[in-house]
Amino acid sequence: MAAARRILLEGGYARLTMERVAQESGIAKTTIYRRWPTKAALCTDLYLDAALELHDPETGNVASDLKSLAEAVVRLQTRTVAGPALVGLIAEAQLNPKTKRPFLAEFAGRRRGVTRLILHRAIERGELQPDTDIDLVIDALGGAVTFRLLQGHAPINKRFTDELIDLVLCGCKKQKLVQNQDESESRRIR
Amino acid sequence: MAAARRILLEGGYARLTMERVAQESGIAKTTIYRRWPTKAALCTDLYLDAALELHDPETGNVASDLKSLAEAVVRLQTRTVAGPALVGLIAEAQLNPKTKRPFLAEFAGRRRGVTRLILHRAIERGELQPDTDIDLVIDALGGAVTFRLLQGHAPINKRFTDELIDLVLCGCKKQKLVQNQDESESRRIR
DNA sequence: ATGTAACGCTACGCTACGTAGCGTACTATA
DNA sequence: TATAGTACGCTACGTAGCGTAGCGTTACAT
Repeated sequence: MAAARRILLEGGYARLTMERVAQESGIAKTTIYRRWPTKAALCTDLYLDAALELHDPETGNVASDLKSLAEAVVRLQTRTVAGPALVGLIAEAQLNPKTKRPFLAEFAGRRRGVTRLILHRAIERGELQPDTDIDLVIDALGGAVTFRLLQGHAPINKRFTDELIDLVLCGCKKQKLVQNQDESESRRIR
Repeated sequence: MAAARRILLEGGYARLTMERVAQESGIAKTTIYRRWPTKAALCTDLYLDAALELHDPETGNVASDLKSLAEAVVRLQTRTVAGPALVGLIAEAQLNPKTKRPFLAEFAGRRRGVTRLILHRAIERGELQPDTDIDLVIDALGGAVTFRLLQGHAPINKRFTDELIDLVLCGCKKQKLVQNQDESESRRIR
C-alpha cells in the first residue's frame, strides 16, 4: 500500500500498474493479487484509508460545518492519495462496469454520509428551508468538487469551497436578504 | 459513426471497441484509424455532433433560460450518444493523460460557453448579484449533472435540473425573500 | 492508360490486467 | 525434532483491446 500510495501521488492513476506496485514494493504481483482481487479493490482501500480523517465538525451552524468539512475534503483531494484514487475509481467504473456497483456501495455511501448528517441537523435546527432536498445539495457541492477534480480546469482550494457553499446556501440571485431573526439562535427551533 | 452511435447507445462506453465498430459497420479497422487517430477522437466527434443542438434559448430571464437549456441537456445526456460519449471521454482522460488536453479544449469550451452567455447577460440585466462568480455557478450546475451521469445514483430529469437551478439561484437557507421589484421587468436595468 | 486516393486484409507489437502451477521459507504444534 | 499449513516468490500464460505496418485492390480522374 505504501508503494501504491507513492506511485499515485507521483504519477496519478495512469501510472499505477500492478506490475509497478509489485516492482517498487519488492513484492510479487501474485502476492498482491492474493490480497486484493482487482486493481480497483486496492484503490478502494487506499481511498477509504485516507478518507478516515473526515468527520462531522459540529461547529454550531451549517455554514461553518460545511466549510470546515470542505477544508478537510480539499486537503484530502489535493494532498493525499484520495484524489487520484477517486479519479481512477470513477474512470475504472465507466470502463469496467463490473467495478461500478462495489465502488458506489463503498464510496458514495460513506462520502455522502457526513454531509447528509450536517444538512439534516441544519434542517432540524431551522437553519435551512424544511423542504430542502438534501441529496440535491450534496450533488451540487460534491459535483462541483468532483468536476474540478476530473477536469482540472480550476483549482480546488478553500476560497473555491467557501464561495461554493455560500452559493448553495444563499443563491446568486439579486435579492433583499432579511435574515431570519433566530438565525444565530437557531437552536430555539430544534 | 452510425455504428459507433448504436453501440454506445446500446452498451455504453465499455462496449465500444474499435474492433466492434469495424465489424458492425462493415468497415475495416484500419480505415477507421485513417479518419480518427484515436478512439477518443471518434468519441469527441460523436459528442460534438450531438451537442450541436444546444443553443442559447434567450427567454427573457435567467431562470427560464437555464431551465430551458437544462431541458436540452437532459435530453442530450439521457437520450443521445452524448451521455455515454462524455462519460467515456472523461474516463479516458484519466487513464490516458495524453487525451486530456484536447478533450478539455474541445469540450469544456463549448459546453461552458452557452451557460456563460446566459449568466453574463443576467448579470448585465441586474438579475444576479454583480459579483457572481460565473465559473463557480457553472461548476455547481454542470458538476451536479456530471456527478449523476458518472455515478448513476439518481436520475437526471427535468425535476432534478429545475430544482438544481432554483437551488443555485435562491439557495436553501431559510430567509425572508423580498424579490427585487423589477424581477419580472428586469429588462429595465439592461 | 495511368497515376492517385481511399479502402480492405492479415498480421503484429504493446501494455496491462489477472491467473495457473509449482517450488520455498517460515511457523506452529505434536 | 518432524510435519503440516500458510504465506510468499517466480515464471509463464491467457486475454482484451489499442494502434500500426505492409501490401494488395478498387475506383476515379486526367
